[in-house]
Amino acid sequence: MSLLAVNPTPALDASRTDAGGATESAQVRALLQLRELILSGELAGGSRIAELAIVERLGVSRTPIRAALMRLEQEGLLEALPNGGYVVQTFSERDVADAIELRGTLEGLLARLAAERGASTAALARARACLEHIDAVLAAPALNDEGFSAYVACNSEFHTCLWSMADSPTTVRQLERVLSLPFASPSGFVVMQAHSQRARDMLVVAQDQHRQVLDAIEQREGARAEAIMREHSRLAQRNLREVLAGHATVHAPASMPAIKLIRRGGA
Amino acid sequence: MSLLAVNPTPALDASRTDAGGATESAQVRALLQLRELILSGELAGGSRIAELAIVERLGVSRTPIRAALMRLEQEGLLEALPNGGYVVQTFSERDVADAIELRGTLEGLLARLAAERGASTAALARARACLEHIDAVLAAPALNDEGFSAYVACNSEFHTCLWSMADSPTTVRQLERVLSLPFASPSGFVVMQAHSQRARDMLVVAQDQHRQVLDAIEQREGARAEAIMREHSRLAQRNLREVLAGHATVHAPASMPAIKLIRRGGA
DNA sequence: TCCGGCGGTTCTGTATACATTGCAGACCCC
DNA sequence: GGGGTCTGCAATGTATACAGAACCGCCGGA
Repeated sequence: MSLLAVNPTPALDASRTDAGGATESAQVRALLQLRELILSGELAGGSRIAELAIVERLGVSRTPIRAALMRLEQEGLLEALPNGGYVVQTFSERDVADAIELRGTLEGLLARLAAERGASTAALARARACLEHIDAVLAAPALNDEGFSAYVACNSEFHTCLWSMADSPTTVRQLERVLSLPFASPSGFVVMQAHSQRARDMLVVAQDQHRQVLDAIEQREGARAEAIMREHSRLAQRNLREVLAGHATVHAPASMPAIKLIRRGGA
Repeated sequence: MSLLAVNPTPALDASRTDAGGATESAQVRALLQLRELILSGELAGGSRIAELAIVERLGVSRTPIRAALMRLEQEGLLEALPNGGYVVQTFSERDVADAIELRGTLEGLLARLAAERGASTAALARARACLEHIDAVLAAPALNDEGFSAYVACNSEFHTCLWSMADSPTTVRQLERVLSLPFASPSGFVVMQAHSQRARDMLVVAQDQHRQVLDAIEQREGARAEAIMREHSRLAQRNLREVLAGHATVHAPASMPAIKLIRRGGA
């Protein structure tokens, strides 16, 4: 595979009734399956969704499906029609760009708050451990697929660490809302030609930003931390543009979670 | 009355089935009534909410109530318990402060985008009209209650105008999510001793910020526009602190929408 | 006195039947 | 022939019955 896009645990948010592993409630199953159907493009963007159609497709009754549809609407994947029913949302290139910008802004806010309020040494230590893991992964001159997965996992954990440093659950909550859009995730647009040197270089740049933002937080340099996190998100912007403009159509269609929801050339 | 707090149309979001005026669907009625119950403090912060209790209280069946509860959870007023049921969310002073900070950050982002992308002349004209209305209201040396309401309405409209300028529905959507917390609204913490000179002075400051941010947007000065909007939100911060620290407990308990949900002294 | 098992109660989760509303197509009148 | 209305259908909104799970309290035993 020449292109990779990973969005680990896309805001799983089982939240209730589940908490176990295997005994998913019908509602959670419906949610996961529906999201999968949408993200895979099986339910095309713009198409109308009726409850009964989903009922016979998933084999559960309307009640859990209604709940799942409501959640997907709040996630932004569906849009409620004025007189009942939903349509699968589509996203313009700008929408996706805005979502990423939003992510950068909120992560910037969190980084600044962390710097201003001071992060706990425990959180700092955890974050530093993530960085070292990433360093180890990047030690190789080029990355194979498993190295890639490792990067994505560590990257995700680092960002989570960062979020916790500000001790601002309100902000984190909103950020998670933004991330429920499948594009905006910090690891969502790690799309690249996996074995290329250029791919690794981009990760090296990202890792440097990781290091600098952590340093800024430790030094209580709020403005710097904020600026770095904003810029950090623009890596994803660049990747997005590359994917949409370049050879992406050829290589990425299946692996990219929701690329089919992006309407090319649309407003 | 010596203190005023207005939160006009608290994210009404009838969204579906309604659209009329009188023929509210049961779901919408349940949503509005529940929100009212929570915001008025009749359902105390921290107390558990069972569906059946609400059923017999509102006189509609469980289905629309379940929907309403889900929406209130997504709004952040309720928190879902791991094994069913909800509790009324309480907010620490910091939570509220963070919500306002978040509002400022997002409005700052929108203002910057508006400046960078360029706002339509129509939107600019509408915003300017709002400012002139506010000027007219502020012409009086002190405000009576109706002048106050007029200010709140115009202020709200101005902010809405501003949001539309960035042409970024994604961002606006997230902002509206933040505003569903009853504190963060641009007009939410217009709390003051209505007839005092000091009250009017604060509005004068706010109005100056309005004017400057519009100017910045028009001049395509993104950074300036963003900074002003952030600072603008800190007016609300100051009001909040005053309300919580000062004589507010004596004067404001009824009129302030959800002040009872703020746990004083709590972390 | 403390612990553990056990039953009852009460809640949520699910399914389904019923009501109602919006829409489409056809028919009739002008 | 065009427009309006009326009727039938389909899909959502609502109510409720049923099942399963969690919690509480009780009782017996150690």
